[in-house]
Amino acid sequence: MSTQSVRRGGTAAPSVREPALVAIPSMKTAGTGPVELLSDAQRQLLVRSAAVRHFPARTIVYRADTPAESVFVIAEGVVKSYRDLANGRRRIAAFLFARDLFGLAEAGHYVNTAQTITPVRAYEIGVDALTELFRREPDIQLQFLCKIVHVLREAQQHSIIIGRRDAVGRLAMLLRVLQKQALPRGRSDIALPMSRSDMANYLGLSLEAVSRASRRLELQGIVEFVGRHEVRILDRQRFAAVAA
Amino acid sequence: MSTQSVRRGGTAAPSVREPALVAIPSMKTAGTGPVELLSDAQRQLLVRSAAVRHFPARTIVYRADTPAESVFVIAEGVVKSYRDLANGRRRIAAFLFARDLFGLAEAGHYVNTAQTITPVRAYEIGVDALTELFRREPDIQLQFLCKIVHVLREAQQHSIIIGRRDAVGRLAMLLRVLQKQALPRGRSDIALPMSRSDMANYLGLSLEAVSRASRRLELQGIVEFVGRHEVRILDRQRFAAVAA
DNA sequence: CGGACTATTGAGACTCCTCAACTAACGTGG
DNA sequence: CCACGTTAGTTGAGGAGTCTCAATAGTCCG
Repeated sequence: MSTQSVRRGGTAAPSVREPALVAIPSMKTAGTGPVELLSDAQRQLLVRSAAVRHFPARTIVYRADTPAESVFVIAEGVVKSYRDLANGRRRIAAFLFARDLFGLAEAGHYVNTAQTITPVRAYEIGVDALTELFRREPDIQLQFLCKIVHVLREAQQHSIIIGRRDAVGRLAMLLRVLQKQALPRGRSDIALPMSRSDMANYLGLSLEAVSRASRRLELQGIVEFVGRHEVRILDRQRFAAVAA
Repeated sequence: MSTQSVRRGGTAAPSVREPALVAIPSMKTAGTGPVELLSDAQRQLLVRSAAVRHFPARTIVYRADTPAESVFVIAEGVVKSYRDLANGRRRIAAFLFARDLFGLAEAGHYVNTAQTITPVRAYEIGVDALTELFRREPDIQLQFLCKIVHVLREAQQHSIIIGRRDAVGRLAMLLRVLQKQALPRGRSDIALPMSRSDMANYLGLSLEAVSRASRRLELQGIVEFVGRHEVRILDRQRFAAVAA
């Protein structure tokens, strides 16, 4: 994975394993976990309409309310999708990881602002090219539809998180969401690529409340913070209890 | 399950104007309001795969975690989509109105419970038939994709509502959402088909908090409640201010 | 090593939740 | 038509929790 220049796919695709899309499919009944949606052939078709892009950390990919020309599929890295409210608060709608999709528009404009948290490698696909591809390849479109349904479920889960009253419970639920992304590190160690402030904006809490909730989880021996960007779960039992 | 009259479409379609789907499309730039997504020809194709169903008020259409066999498009009436949490609370994910879509599944099972609030007339479409139709008619699939993206935006908006701290502001935002459905009654009168308890479960508030917030809005002369199921906005200026 | 940013900790104010009692509305059956 | 019971909604008082403001400590980067 050492291709760094921005080049058109098609002639020398970096890998047939990208771009990848992951979700829990609507229809299937075999297995309940997330699976890869696209076939090799579908990925190859997508690569032909896509460009590989590299973004440094903290780069704004696009701003809310600007004309939407592309959608993005993350190959590597972490992105936050947020919106600044009238009262000065910032609401993070979602954290996005590898094999996630972002950049869906409304009335031709982006609704959220997308900003990288880590360095990001992503596939950019023009909306016109994608729409055309959807018409030619209904199966690809169906996989995108499944992905978006899955994103919708995550958004509903997010509103359940925000609806909770206790900060500790909310934080635990966020950690559980991040845990699913942290498979490479093992089941007990969870990577926290984002800042405490980002976590607060996602959870609908103040920065201080996140800090205090972290401390409480640690004092109770449920988790252990290793630096600012990693957590280890010590007591799975009680962790599941507070996250329930 | 209370089954009412179930008749096949196709032979005697009630109208070519149904089933209808409304959303703010992703791609278009002309106009920012919601529009009808389907063409007459597309509706006719859908009707062939659909059955018209009638549900009395308070009927459970399907329960969460049961096998998902159909999706529904509302022709008339109001539905709530909710989920009961472990702590005994109930979280309403969305209120659904005419030309809305519901019944999208995950891993072959419904994620929420759907229950009618008023009597409902809806088109039921089997998932297999719909998937097959999507393959044959990519344009229909594209319209469904647009609709689901729009639903996703509404879910994000919902989490913004729940994230607010003040009950009055949350209630005002719900009223604004319902206002968009209340066009037949005019711009100042808003229909409230659901109970206060439903509103509380949607807003993440207690029933009492909704009651008090209603009272406050009324005492301040911003709105006027006409019976239990109707509101009239008296001061648009201040109403917009609290909902902002 | 210095500086700016991020994060932690503490004290008081504010808001909503819980519990409880009361009132109103609705539907049923006599 | 009315009485009744059930459900839905209102109002009040006290407690739990987070937010705000403020100051301190820690971290990252040049």
